[in-house]
Amino acid sequence: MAASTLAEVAKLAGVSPATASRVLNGSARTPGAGIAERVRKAAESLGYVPNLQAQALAKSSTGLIGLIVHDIADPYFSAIARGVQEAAHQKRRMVLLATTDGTPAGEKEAAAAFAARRADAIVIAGSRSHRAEDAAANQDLAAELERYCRNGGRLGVVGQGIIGLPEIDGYSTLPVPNEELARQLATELAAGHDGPFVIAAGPDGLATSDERVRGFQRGLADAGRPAAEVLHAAFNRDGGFDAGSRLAARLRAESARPCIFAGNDVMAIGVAAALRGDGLSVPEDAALAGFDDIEWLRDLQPELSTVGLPLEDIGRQVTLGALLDSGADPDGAASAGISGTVRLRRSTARA
Amino acid sequence: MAASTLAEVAKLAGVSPATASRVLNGSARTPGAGIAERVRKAAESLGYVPNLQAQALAKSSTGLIGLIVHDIADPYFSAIARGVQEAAHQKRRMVLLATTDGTPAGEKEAAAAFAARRADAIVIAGSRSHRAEDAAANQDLAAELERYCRNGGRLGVVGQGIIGLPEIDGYSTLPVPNEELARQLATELAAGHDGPFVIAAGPDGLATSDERVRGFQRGLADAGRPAAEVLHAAFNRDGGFDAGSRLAARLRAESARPCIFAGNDVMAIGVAAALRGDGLSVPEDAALAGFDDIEWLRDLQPELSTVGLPLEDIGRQVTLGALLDSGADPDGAASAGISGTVRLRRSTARA
DNA sequence: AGCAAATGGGAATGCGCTTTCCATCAATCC
DNA sequence: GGATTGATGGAAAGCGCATTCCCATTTGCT
Repeated sequence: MAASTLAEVAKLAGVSPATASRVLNGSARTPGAGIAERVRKAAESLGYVPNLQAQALAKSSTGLIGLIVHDIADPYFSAIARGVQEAAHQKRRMVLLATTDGTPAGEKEAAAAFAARRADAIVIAGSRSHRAEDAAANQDLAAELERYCRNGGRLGVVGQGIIGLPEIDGYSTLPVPNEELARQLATELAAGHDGPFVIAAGPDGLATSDERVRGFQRGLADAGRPAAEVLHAAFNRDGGFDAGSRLAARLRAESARPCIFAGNDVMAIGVAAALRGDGLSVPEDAALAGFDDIEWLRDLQPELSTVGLPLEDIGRQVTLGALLDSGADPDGAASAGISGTVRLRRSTARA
Repeated sequence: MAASTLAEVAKLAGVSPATASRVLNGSARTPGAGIAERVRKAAESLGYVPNLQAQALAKSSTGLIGLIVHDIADPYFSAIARGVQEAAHQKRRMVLLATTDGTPAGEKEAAAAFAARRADAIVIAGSRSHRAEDAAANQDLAAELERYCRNGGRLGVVGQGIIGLPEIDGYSTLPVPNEELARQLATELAAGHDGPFVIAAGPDGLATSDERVRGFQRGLADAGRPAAEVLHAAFNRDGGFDAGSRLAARLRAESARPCIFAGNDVMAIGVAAALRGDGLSVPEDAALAGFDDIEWLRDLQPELSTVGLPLEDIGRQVTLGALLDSGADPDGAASAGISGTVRLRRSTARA
């Protein structure tokens, strides 16, 4: 009942396994037309399906790309995943998925699993964490990845590099200018908003969030504005809701109309929901901006001011970059780096 | 530079590969404590990472689950993917991802790739297509999957069964009561809406869409209402926008306030955007309902009336179901089947 | 015609691991 | 005390395939 093998096909066609292999899978040498036809026919009649596992073992290249994300249902990650998938398909590879809930320990586990499967490349899309409690796991992760790269694996990371991982062959990072973009956002917002600024950020130590906060504060400083108060919460919708709730209570007490910068779009959604739940509305009672410009959130009302990031492209580029022949430095292709765009919409319109 | 092998570990530990295998990978037989310790130490010092490909080849079980979706960035699919991923993790498997853009041809290709990799199970989440132009591809798909199952593969499908695939060992379907839920939705909407109904559906022949349309119409009929006009468009946000645009033109001409049922939530988003672009608003100028209750869209304004589907659970159950030991019928676990809930919100409030 | 060079196919080896099947040795029994 | 278990480690045979040699033909040339 098991699938038929190359050997069976060869026998049926009356040739050697070597020949069968040569005709069925693209080899440098192509057997004669007559033989090829016989083999193909035999394969067809047996319903032969080549065993890629065995192929991989024989030629030590699996055609697998491991993708590590925090949560595949988060639109930020699923957009990147789409890009990765596209690039993988283009390069005739399959993508292997792992989710980590954002813990370095989970990333380490996933990396180990990918290494064990001898994935040709690993792509990591989640944010780094500088939190003290993650230090040990970060070290494990770095060690695991270093070994992976030393063994010939290729690694592409979105945004910041892996903490503690030295520059090593096969390891590449796709920088995302979070800080600079957040600075630009702050600059533009400062020009149109007189009140105070508040930041609904992710956990302290989450690199992506930290970068955005830092950039935003710098933008405010450049504009001669006082630093924004920073509220820390989970880096997702619920975290935003949480921060929004805390904020709402104060908003009704204070008179100033603040401008809230949420660390990412889904947090912004949460903030908006919390405010609305408290009878406050955007942009009347508070201006609100996010980050990422998530596709599904563009139809939200009021339209969310945010920073557009080419997420799909990020996924594509980091994958292609990782797959690049180890040879020359990655100045090939249109790897002009990632850039984003500040998009001011109604959620930060003047009251 | 290549990764070290079991044989190397064995040699370093001064034991046979067999023994090394037994201690490093869970075997029925466990070597003595002293030996085990030596082997473990050797593995550690060599940075040994077992080659799962080779393992898979040797014991003919890959620990892989293939997941086929239309588009991983679509929140409907990414929610299901999360469930699949969870179940896979729980069962110590990894998930292999493939996207198809909704064509049976793409699904066939993906299924073939998974079969070639000898995935333990394949999970298909996309909708079937009954379109005439897809008939040939459907047949190919069914043939591919039938062969896969015959060779011992396991297959789980969300919603409708694969067209042309006979009941066969290893093949299971997780029914989703689209029709019944759509009927309920229509019933409830009919009770609160006096005007005409319009359906913004997916392409004619797309099973999921067809089921929902059919159920909705039946609900209307049961309530003694005339059948709704059906507008066909792509089964995504842009399709909704398209349908919405066509509708908007007429709305301003006609006087009646219609209730629009979009085939899924993202289509509903598109419809809403189109209407808004034409200066029409929901629910004042038209009531609007969707289907799926996508998590990210719950914070939309006005809140969308829809049918809640436990997407993550669907992913989990179909995966677990597919993985089930071929033995007894799946009456184990809490596989009580999938059910949904009609959730009326402000988008269909009385004008 | 005679030889070198290409060409086309097969035998054999190995990829890294699991898993019988043996051989060994100590513990146990009558 | 010798025979019988039972446990334990090793040898070897695959798992399904790619690939390197190697040999027998052809082909091309002088």
